[in-house]
Amino acid sequence: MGRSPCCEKEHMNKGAWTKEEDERLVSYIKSHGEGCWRSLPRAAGLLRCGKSCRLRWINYLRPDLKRGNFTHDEDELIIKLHSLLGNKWSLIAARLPGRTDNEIKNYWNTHIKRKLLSKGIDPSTHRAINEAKTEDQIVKDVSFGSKFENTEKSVDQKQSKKNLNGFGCKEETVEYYPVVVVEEAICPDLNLELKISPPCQNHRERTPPYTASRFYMENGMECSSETAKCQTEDSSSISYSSSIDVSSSGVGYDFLGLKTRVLDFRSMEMK
DNA sequence: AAGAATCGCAACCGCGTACTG
DNA sequence: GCAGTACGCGGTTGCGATTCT
Repeated sequence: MGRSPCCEKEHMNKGAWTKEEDERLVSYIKSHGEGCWRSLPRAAGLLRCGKSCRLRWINYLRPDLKRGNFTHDEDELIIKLHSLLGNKWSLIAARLPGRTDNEIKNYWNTHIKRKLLSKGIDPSTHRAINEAKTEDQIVKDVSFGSKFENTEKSVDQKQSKKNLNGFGCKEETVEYYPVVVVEEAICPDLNLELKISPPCQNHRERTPPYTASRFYMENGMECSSETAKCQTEDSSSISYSSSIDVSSSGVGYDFLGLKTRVLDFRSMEMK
């Protein structure tokens, strides 16, 4: 299927944004909100394509962006999330309040990759570089620092926990995909083997498309099928927000050093 | 001081996918 | 079910800033 260009390329500005363009975009979005990116440039009086406006807003102009250097905790978190998710920058960014996927991607490529390589870790596989690789080898011997191995938690670590518990994400309805179970995960060294299972019996009663996604993890605790399987509560009453189940039970898993047992992955792809 | 090399990041491009009629 | 459209994502590029020689 042919695809038309996202916008008329002629008579469009390209390259770096000027201050005036920024002001126009910010002012338009403040008064009208984010809407149809295709029609926004014309409405806002900008000679840019909608894509360009969207990118500029998301990556640079959004008021909730956290500028400045990444903290050590953010580094650790990015590395661990990358080990689980790969180059799913948007998913990783969703766990780092105030950071954009583009920012994290750039940071990964310019800093973290190098850092891991200097430690003898392959940044793409998170395995030791000289480690013999086999198809079915389970990753379990790459640690991302001793910090999380201590039973005494540092202030930073506590802060990190806090950040992830809340996720810093807005409440929102999310898509529900078949359950993804991480089995045999042993934190602080994460087992990166992901197992994908079809929706469990209880959930089969829901008609697709499902309306949430779940990612079960454990920390050396039994993550039995009982745990991982769909809970028996009425599906209509389940909150599929980012705060799901984090504090509702005394049984919490310490994923990434965080007291949580469930993460919802908004668009875990089943490729 | 100046040119070359490298770095860092904003922005672009193309593709996949959801949505709509 | 299909085609067209719009959006979002990840990979890549371009270029100014910084460091090195």
